[in-house]
Amino acid sequence: MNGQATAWMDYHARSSGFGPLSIFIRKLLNRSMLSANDQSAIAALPLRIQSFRADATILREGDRPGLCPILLAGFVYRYKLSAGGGRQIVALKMPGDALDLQSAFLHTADHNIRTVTAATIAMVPLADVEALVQARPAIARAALIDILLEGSISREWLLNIGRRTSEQRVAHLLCEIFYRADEIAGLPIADFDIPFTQEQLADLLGLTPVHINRMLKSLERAGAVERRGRRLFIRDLAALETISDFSGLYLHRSDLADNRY
Amino acid sequence: MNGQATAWMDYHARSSGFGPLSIFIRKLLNRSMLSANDQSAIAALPLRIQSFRADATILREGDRPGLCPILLAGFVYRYKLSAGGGRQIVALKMPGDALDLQSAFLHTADHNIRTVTAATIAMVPLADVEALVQARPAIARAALIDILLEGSISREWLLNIGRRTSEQRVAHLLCEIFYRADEIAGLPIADFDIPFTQEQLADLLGLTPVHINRMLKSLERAGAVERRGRRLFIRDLAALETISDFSGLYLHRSDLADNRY
DNA sequence: CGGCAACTTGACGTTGATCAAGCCATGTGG
DNA sequence: CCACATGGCTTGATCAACGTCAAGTTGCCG
Repeated sequence: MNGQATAWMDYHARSSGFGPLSIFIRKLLNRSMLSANDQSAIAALPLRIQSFRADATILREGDRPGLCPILLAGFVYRYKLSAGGGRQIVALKMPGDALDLQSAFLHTADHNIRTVTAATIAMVPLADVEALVQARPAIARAALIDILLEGSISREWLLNIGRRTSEQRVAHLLCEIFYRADEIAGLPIADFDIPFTQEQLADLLGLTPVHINRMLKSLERAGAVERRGRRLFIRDLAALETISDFSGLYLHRSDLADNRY
Repeated sequence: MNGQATAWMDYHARSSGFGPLSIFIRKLLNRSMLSANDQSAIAALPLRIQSFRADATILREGDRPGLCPILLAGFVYRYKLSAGGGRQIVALKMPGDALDLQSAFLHTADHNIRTVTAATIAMVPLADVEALVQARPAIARAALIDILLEGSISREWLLNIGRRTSEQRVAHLLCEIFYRADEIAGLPIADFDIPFTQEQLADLLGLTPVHINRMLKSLERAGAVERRGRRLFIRDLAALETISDFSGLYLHRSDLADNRY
């Protein structure tokens, strides 16, 4: 397990101002306008901070949760299992993401959520979240944008898994991870350490660990990535983008501007 | 092209009561409570009815649409292209579905939308949709549930494409298509004609047309499916479910009850 | 009846899975 | 600080699943 939190992952935990949920608020502000009052209202949500170890289960398929977990630090993923025991990771969540905005509306969880690394999570009662979004349309809008963005990423993953070669898939995923992490942490790319084991990369991409290993080797030969010890770094982002046919459109980064104007 | 509309697809066009958007309202009612006033408000939306031929483009990646299309009859899909020209269908939409609830919030379309069959679509100005959901929280909630459900289906597709064998994939897709169509049409399964060419099935599943052909033959040998002429019918749904490890949980059909109670 | 698109089938090639063995990094307890 | 245990990484050999190419055939509509 690669579960130790590397430096960049805690980057944002430092810069606060609205208490533990600061990072969540900042993430929403990336794509939505929120008034000072809206921000305070979020910060005032009742919550319980909970720590998880690496490889811990947060939500199980079939659960009917009463709490809305918000990820403050660490990495977490959604996954599903097939009958044969195959595991597919269907979404990746980073610090600042709400992990289950869905259960207020679709009551039964349709997937599992698990930690990659050690993680800190704020648990907010669903009822309070519901009251908040009812009282404050701007927050409801921001949450919806978050949901829509996750949908867009799912679609890109379908293209990635369905139609790209394994080397392209790996390269594409690395690009996405970098750009998404960059949005919250803005760390120099040379220090950016991809926090996944090869087995997890395999589950993210619908491949086998063995094959991931070979593709990483191939990407390293191409000078696109570098492996030091057990760690994986991006060495040439442009090369990764070329290899994988990456276009950042699906991350809707331009909507930052749009929603603020 | 298999683009002719078969009998069952127009099934619901008949039973109206709220004008052209009746089918949309009925679909929302499947998983949400809407008052008589809410329903009338939807029915009163200004709209332009537009007809499309099979294989027509409705929305292109990069567009910034000002209209919200609602599918009244026919089939439509979302798709993305990879650099190599590979096409991946990332979602399938059936009569009664809103095709683009997203553009009010993420302004640039991140995928294309195209008709499978001839289709009838109601075009509603985005501004009117926005005003409606702002004025009527119950409608906003119903739309959100629709968006979340599409997300759940995407996740199941990721599992399907990433971790199941090609025969399972085909069987799984056929199950999903049947259950979703059943929700709007409720036609006897023996008459239920799957409205896709083998090439389209291939794009839906990240496979090649040739391989789809072989898998259909295999499913036919197993008695799960029947082909008459160029048409495809489900003969043994239970067999398809067994083969594909299908569980309907992700379609959240139980939330019908939950949201009405 | 002619033309076209969709379907079918076979031969062959490639990608990525599977199986298996060994290696290396990291953390732990003596 | 070293010995060892453990989990993750690496590598090779083999194989099955699926893709590719190509040449028909069939159903369908004008």
